[in-house]
Amino acid sequence: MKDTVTELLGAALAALQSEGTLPADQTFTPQVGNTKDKAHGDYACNIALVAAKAAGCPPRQLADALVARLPESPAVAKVEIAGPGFINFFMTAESAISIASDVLEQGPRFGRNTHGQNQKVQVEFVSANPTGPLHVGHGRGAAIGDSLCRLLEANGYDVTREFYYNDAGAQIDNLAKSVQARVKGLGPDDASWPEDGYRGEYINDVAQSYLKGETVTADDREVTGKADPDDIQAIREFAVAYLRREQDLDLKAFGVEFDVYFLESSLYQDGKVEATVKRLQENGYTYEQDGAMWLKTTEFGDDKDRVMRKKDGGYTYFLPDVAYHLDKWQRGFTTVINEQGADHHSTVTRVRAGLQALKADIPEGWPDYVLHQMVMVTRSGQEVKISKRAGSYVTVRDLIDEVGRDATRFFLTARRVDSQLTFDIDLARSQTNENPVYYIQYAHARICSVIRKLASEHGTERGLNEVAGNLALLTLDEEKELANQLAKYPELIRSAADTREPHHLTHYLRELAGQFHTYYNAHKALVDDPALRDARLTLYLAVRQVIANGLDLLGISAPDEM
RNA sequence: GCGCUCGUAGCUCAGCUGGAUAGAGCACCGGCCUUCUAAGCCGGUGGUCGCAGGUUCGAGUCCUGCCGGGCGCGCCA
Repeated sequence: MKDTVTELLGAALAALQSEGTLPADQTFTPQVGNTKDKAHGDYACNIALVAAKAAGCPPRQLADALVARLPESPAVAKVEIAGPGFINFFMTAESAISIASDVLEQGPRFGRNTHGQNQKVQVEFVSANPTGPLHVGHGRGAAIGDSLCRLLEANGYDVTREFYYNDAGAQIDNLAKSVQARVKGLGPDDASWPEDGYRGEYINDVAQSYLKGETVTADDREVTGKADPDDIQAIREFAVAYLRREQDLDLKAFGVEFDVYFLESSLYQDGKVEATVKRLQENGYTYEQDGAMWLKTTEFGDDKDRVMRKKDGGYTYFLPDVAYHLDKWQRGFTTVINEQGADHHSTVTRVRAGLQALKADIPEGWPDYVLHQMVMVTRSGQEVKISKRAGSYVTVRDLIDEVGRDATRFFLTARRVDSQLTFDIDLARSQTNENPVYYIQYAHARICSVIRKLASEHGTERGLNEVAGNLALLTLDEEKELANQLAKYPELIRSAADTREPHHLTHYLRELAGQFHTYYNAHKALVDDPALRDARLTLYLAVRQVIANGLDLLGISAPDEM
């Protein structure tokens, strides 16, 4: 519908250009927007304000000229010029409502497009180290990252979900020592407990499982507990596998699955770390100082140079990071999005600098980053910090157990990524109109209920994607507004993916559900006139389909009854 | 101190990349269930968009400087 308006305006602009009113050597692309106010029609365009200077006449005069040259269209009921020179389009109810049958014909595909042309995109997210259960911050990353992937898929991209984890660094040594201490019967408050050891109760679970000789499977690897308290290598491998399995169970319960698990250790095994060092040296961006090897990241916008090889000969995390990203590039991902917590934002400049120093024809500013801000959890107005499971933080599992997967995912996606998020457990748990998740799901369930009622009391079976009735009878304001809202969905899918802002989806669905509830309460669908009844149900079913499609992109269920 | 980021109604937040009179939800006040699910609907109260400048036809949105919150500033990840 909006495209129709854009085409009409394009034709009018071309006419003015050939007449000489507008310069022919410039291109004018009309921006057609949705109106906030019904008095301004259904769609509005500001092209007359933008192009007034080029035309050398006042905006309203240009608007007049444009309107006079708009081709006739059966979809347009009225065109008005308003304010400083806006052109407002009033569409016919009949043309607006036709979106309902489009929705039902396309079903689950409605809103999807092929814009991505099957281009490969990799999204790396969560990437928690296997040193403990996933916390709320990881949950936010999982919810945002996965919805982003679903959005990109809906736009025709070939998406790879990737999880990178550090199984090689100092933190893993620390994990192994902590588990070993537990294996030997020590607790966090004992004098010989490792310094900075992990104190959570889950460490003891790992230790007990190791002692019992249990077998855990993670990332296609099977590790059996050796029960030997002195074999630190065996403990390390077991602990990593155990915690990876726990994380995977949590992610699965959260509706998130990955295509690739990438191990930091594999970069060493495959010689990619050494190859990266060599390449950086050959390119002349390294130097020795204070017994360490540094990379001149300042040549690429960093505020100081960074150590890449420590005095003790080991590499800092930064170097395998660069090697890892080179590998991503070599795998053919021209678009890579890294979803991380904003507390890691200092790595952005560093990794990009390291990649530039490789001289591998990687574009500046590659890869993309989506950084989410911190999450605070509250209950009864008080901040919650302690979890039985992990000790010092609230876990994803705690939230799923307590508030459920749907509400957790919704709340963690509903805010802009760059604003801090307060997760209110009481609100997320509440089964009232305060809770937007249930509000949206309820709209879906209500529609399903009416369809069931149609069958049980009117004896008419209605397929969920069946277009029926006379849509021309749908002339109410509520019906036209619902249709307009449905028509916005495809462009929302496009823009939310382009800007990497999945939160728009939650707001859209809240609004759609609200409009539906209003309509539902004001006008019955199951009226005596079958032509009107079936037409209204066509609109109902279109709303149901879009809610289902939208919730699916958020990884949230669309229940038939509640 | 430096860097990134946020600041919009009492609370939690949107604001379509610069457009028309700044919007929702919750909370608060008042209405609606012999009628398709009241997990719902209708009406009302509520604002110096942190402050001060600047850019232009037009700024919550862009630029600069302050103020306040968060994060970062390791040979940790």
